[in-house]
Amino acid sequence: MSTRDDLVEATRELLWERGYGATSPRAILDVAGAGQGSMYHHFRGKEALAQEAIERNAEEMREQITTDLASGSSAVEHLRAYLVRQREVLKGCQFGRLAQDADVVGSPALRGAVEEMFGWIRAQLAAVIAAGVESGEFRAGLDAAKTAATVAATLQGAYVLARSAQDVAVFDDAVEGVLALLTAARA
Amino acid sequence: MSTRDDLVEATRELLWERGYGATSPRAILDVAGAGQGSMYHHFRGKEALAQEAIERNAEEMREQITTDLASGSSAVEHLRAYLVRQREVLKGCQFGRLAQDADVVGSPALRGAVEEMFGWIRAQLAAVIAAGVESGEFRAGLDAAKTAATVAATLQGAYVLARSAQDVAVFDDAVEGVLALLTAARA
DNA sequence: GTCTATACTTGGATAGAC
DNA sequence: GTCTATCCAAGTATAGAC
Repeated sequence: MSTRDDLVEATRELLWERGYGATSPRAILDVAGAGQGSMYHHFRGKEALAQEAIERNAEEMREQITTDLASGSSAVEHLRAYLVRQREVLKGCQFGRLAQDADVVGSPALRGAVEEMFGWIRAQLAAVIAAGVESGEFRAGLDAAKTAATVAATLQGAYVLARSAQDVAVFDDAVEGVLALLTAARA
Repeated sequence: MSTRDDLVEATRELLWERGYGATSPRAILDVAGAGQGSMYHHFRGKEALAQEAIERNAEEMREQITTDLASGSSAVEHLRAYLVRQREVLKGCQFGRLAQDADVVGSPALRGAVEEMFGWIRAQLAAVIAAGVESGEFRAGLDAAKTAATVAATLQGAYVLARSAQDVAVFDDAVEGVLALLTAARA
């Protein structure tokens, strides 16, 4: 691994743990085991480095979600596979955490990356739900886009509630609750 | 208003806008129009001041939610009143934002206040839902605690999604989606 | 009680040697 | 390319005058 890669990996780790605003270049350099100058040689500054770290997170997440949503043999099963997949619940969602960070929202580049990720997720979920309506699994009136937003939101909110309680049980409750509601919405 | 009150109000404002970690004593003093010494005269430091600001937020929110959930004449209407109430969506939830802040989670006092608030909210929602099951409005199998967690989570996640997109439409979609699912879960 | 002054640390970035 | 040294601003807290 190059020093450049070390910097990106260290940043990914710290972004998840501390967020963007609270992650200092010094901390990144410490974790990466690099000296002061390296970061500014490879990147313009903290923001550019974070942008690349976020992009790498996005790639991994897109792969993971694509796999999740292909699992099982019905719309509800696809959604269940996505929702109950093993997660580091108490660390929160890599992207949801960033969306709450004022410094991220204040940076068009960083906020754009987060927005794109969530937009993509909602589109994937909407496609699964629309297919379920199409196939007659869900009742005809179900709005795919809104339901997709609800599923994505429940997951994000479940992280928030679990983090505040430092207890994964709340996360599981919220996820099981929305799955029960989806199951009840079948035709 | 006393200087002490000014400090608490300034802190409430900044906590909402910037979070806890990113809110400096200097910024608080500027907003409150107070000098350096005042804050340390009235409070031990930033954490103690934040604790009082959060407690004041909690009082207001408890009142608001109590009112919301008493509105309308069925469980779904109570929940709808809570969910669609006018909000400053793009600023996020005062408590949800804090739950994502690493410095808050690292402070037992602050995290405890946030946890208590969310616990209270889930209990209120669960009571409304349980009454709906009891009255026969919802189908018998509906789990009140889990569904309450889902409703609370959807709201929190809706804030996250809307903030990342800087667009309230996503918030509305998620909220309408969960209301549609709840409506479909009636007996 | 409130103010100014100050101390020490950290954040973010640059300069310049090797 | 990577390092050490350094700069300036801000964060957090304290001291002491009024």
